[in-house]
Amino acid sequence: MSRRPLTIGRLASAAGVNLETVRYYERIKLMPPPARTASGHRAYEEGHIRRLAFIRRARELGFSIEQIRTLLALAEPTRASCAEVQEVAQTHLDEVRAKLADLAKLERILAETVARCSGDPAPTCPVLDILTTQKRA
Amino acid sequence: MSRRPLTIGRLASAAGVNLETVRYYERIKLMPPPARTASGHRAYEEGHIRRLAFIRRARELGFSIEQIRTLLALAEPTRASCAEVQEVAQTHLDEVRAKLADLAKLERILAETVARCSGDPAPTCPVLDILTTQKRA
DNA sequence: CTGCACCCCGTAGCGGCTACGGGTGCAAGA
DNA sequence: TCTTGCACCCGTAGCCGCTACGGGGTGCAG
Repeated sequence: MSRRPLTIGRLASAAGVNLETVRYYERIKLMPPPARTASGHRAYEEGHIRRLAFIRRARELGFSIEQIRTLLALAEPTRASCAEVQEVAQTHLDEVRAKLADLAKLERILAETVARCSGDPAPTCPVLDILTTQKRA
Repeated sequence: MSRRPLTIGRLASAAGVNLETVRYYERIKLMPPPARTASGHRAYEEGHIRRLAFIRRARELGFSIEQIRTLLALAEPTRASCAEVQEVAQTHLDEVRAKLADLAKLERILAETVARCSGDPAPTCPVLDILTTQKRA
């Protein structure tokens, strides 16, 4: 099948993940320990690529490591319960929406403040004003 | 003037900051080391409250510690250059907008995916599908 | 004078990596 | 055949911005 052994480096680039991150995932037991060659090098299988790629995509979507653990467990048996997966995803979505709202508020305040800047070397500065004055939010 | 000594605890609650955080700010030299009583307790002045409150508001607006160092330096002389302050704030605003865009994209993907969930204990799950399938973003 | 809140300090932990340093293995070119 | 140079091995420390912990000492009110 495979001409060349699936080393950690090849696994990492196949899944689009940093090599050190793969070793980190093994340490925290998110990736299972692979077989070893006689000289101690890690020897992976195809399945590891799929698992690592799953993890990477979940991270890109902002799921936490612990959430990914749950998702991986739920994905494992073929008869996974969509409802449980949905719950994890919904929880994460709620968190994302909360952060989004916070960040949008921030953006508005910053944008308004910066927009008031004259650019002059003036003694009064809207940015410093907002930081110096009692908050009103 | 002040009836009671301005201890770290009173400073912290006056500025709305955790007490441990104040000691942390002192360690990283964001707050200057205050005078000490004979028994070694920290004795602050009014100015410390203003500085700490400035820091807290800047943190609430998402400025990094290093950015705050810069802002504090620029705020110090009365003849601060608004242009330099504006630059720091604009940089931060750009970062906030980038994160906002990322998060909004995330929200959309998650929301669409979760919306497709039937809630049934079905074998196929849109959330797992998106994690298992090659990404398309 | 006792009890308790407050303060002192140093250190370790959080999440999710990333980097470093010092050593071995392995494949391919000269 | 030798050697070059990359890939791999491992443990540990660092990043950010705190927060928590543990084992003490201090100050004030009842």
